Amino acid sequence: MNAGPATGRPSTKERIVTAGAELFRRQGYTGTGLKQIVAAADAPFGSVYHFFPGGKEQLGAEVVRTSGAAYGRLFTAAMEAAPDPVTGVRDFFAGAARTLVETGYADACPIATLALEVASTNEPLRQATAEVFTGWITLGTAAFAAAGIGARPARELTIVLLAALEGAFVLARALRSTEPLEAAGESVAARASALLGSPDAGRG
Amino acid sequence: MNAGPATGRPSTKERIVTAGAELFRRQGYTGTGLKQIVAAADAPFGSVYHFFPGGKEQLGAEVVRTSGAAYGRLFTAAMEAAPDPVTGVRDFFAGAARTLVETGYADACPIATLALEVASTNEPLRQATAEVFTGWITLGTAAFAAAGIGARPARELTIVLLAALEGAFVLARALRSTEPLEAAGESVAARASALLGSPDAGRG
DNA sequence: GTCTATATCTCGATAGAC
DNA sequence: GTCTATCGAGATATAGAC
Repeated sequence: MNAGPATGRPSTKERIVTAGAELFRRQGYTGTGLKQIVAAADAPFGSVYHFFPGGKEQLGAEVVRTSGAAYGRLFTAAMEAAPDPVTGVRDFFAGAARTLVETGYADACPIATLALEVASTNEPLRQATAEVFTGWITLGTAAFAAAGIGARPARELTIVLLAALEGAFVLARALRSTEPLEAAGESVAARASALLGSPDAGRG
Repeated sequence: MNAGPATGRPSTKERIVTAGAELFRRQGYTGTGLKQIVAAADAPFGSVYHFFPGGKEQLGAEVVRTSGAAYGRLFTAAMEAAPDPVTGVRDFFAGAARTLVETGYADACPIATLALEVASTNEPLRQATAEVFTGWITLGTAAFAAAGIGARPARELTIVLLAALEGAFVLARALRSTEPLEAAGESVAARASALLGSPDAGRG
């Protein structure tokens, strides 16, 4: 029932979700054990099944939803802080690159590794990742539409943005280089600029 | 020593690598057991350690290299079969979408799931994936350069292509939709077309 | 509710018969 | 070189004391 106080140590459940999110993101779902999660969360093993009777799968679903929503807010914040959508896109990719370098190329997309692992093996978790991606598409489409791009090209631009970002993360983590993020970010910014600069294309 | 005859049943080693490639691609590296691999390959368990003394990690590295090279040849073949690079890009994305649907959204990139899993957890395998991606970048850069695009924009276009493809795979498998591949493919084709259509941009 | 101990299973890896 | 049996470790999950 306790949603956690505004200050002080987070609740046991919150610590488990946070630790799970970090470990799933870096090591994947099957590559992370529940024992490792409770150790990182400084929580007793039984707490996992107390808060998540559905076990690892239920914890995974909650982690996907929680970190997916947080990452969506990060995108929205970047777009709202920027003077225009093109700058917003550039800032978002630049911020992602900065985080990647600062974490030793560990922290990229919070759910991508898990998403690929479960896509063909765990239907409930696959659905959780699909809901997060769908939410991001809705979010981005709304942001670009608010900037004057038509609904259909705004959706297509968002999907291209997400694909370029996710793929750049794959390449960047493997190559240990930010070059893919820079190239992908420029590519998406250019496309956004074209859609904003030519209202006819933006309506197409 | 036996490299395998031109016809007949593939060698035990070949069957293990093939089965490993399919399972790692669909379920990931940590999510696939050696016992599952030898069962799929119809091989005895001990054969894994006979052919791969380094165990699972050595098998993983060989799978990454083998399937990475095969996928590179697939890209080259698509580009060579097409009348121009823009058509080649469209055909390649369309073929990827077709394969994805035919396999129930299982077979996308042969190494992406493993690449994300090992990027922060297994340095030898991370290097193997990096070598494959580097090889693909070299391959694509050469193909676009041969079509008349300058070396630097050809490299950037290749990286954008790979990022868009990999990210579209992530979204497509999670959403069970080919929309991301279509949007990403069109986006990359448009960029390739722009670089080919304006030699000045192509030289920049 | 919190936490410990344990049951059951599967993992990667090895030893050794044939 | 092929194949089986088994090892110890670690996985998820559960039972039950406190």
